[in-house]
Amino acid sequence: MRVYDSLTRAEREFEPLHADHVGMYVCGMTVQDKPHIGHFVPFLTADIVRRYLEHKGYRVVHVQNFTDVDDKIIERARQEGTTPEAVAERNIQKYFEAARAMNLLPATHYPKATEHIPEIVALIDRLVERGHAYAAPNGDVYFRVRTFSAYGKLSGRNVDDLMSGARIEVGEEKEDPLDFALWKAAKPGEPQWPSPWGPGRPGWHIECSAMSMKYLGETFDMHGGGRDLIFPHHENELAQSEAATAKPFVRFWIHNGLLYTGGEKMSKSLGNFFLMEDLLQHYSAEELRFFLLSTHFRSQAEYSDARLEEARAAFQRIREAIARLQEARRSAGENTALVSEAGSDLRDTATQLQQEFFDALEHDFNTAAALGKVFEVVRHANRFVDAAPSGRDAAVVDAVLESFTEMLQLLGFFPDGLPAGADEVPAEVDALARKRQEARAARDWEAADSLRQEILARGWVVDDRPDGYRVKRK
RNA sequence: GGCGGCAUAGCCAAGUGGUAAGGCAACGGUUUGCAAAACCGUCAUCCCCAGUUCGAGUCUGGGUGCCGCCUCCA
Repeated sequence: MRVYDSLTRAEREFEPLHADHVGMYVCGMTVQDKPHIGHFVPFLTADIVRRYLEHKGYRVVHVQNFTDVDDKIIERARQEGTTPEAVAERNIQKYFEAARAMNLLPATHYPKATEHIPEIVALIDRLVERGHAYAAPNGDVYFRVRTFSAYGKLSGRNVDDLMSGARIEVGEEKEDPLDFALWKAAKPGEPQWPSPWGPGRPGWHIECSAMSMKYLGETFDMHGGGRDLIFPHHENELAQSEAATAKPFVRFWIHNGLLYTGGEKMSKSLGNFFLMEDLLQHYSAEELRFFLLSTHFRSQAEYSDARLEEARAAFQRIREAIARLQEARRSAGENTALVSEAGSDLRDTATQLQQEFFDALEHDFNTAAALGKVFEVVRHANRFVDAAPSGRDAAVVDAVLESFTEMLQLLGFFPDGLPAGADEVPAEVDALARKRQEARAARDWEAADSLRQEILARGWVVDDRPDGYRVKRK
């Protein structure tokens, strides 16, 4: 299994640190607001990594945090006249609603910053003891960047270049402009916790170090998040972690490309984001998942309605192929022994393509390539169904359906199994369809067409077929 | 200015030095009372220049054009 690591800027063979499990930490949301689709790129990436690792037999300890105290949450609470806790809790619930809808596997742990203050304080204390951090007179504690000689190795910067952009905010008492806050002294009316340096709250970066090390150990396998977190967040996280432990922090840094829209990065500050709860009104979780997986996670993808419509059309092709196979299966009966030449060809091709599907995921979780293989199976299956519509090759059809199930479920589609071929048609609609069929038999096209309109008005579509008709959901 | 990324058909997009996956659209066909849907088929030599190599979309150097990070951001 080959995995690209942002730190070394190369891919290499993945071997877990521990024989019995893989440790994976994903930077979660700062819960100042509801989740948008951009947030779900790293979460979905982690979901795929998780599923693939489990498919390979690994146990994954999957940690995804919530940053539930920071300037923006405090500000939001102030505007709304509520508490930061209430803002955070509300948005955490929104996250879980969207995550469930999207069929994301639940993480092993969802640590919150506010519930890990002792661990955070202990880690800061360790840094102070080692001389990597210092308390300023105002009660802030800063990381002394120049004591960590490897600073900049993740984002590819050197401290001297950074100097030009670095600045000291009003009220900060840093020794060096590059230093960053580990602990922020309490301000009136803000959430605060006691510490050896006085009351205050954690800085942004330190929580991820404290919490990841708590649940995964001082060195762990994979750390994920958006590319935009590389600097300063992950650079700082790495620095303070390795400064504290003198051990390598993360073995594989997995950064996803950002989602764009209208040619611009989708972001909170630009206000051009699409909320998950809104998108889920218009598109199915499957369609959204398909859209996100049809681009490699490290590339930047462009979100637009047109892209989503394409995803819908493409995914529909897969659903249709499955439905056709299911129909073929029903007509094939129980004669599983008979296998035609076309059937055995299909079976061989499907087996081969499924192997190529796994190979694609084996190579840096290439879901886009993997989906390409699914479509190749679709085409071969369709050809087969076209060529042999009579009841034959039940065993082959079963095998291909099983193959679709394995591939699609590994990508997180159809958690409850493949969709049943035929929808439950309401008696009323069924009666209309029957009447229409009678009208057609009587060559009364006008009546047939108006009945079709009535059925359509009830949300169903009739397809005429050589052997009759089929009613399906619009 | 510093650091990094990207450039593949009308659009999206994969590509691990060995002769360009897949999807959408379009077009042709099958099917149909008409239609829709569906299915099948057709559809590129990879931004430019030079180099390395038996062989380059893939590697190297030089251009050009986009984009990101350097401030909160998934």
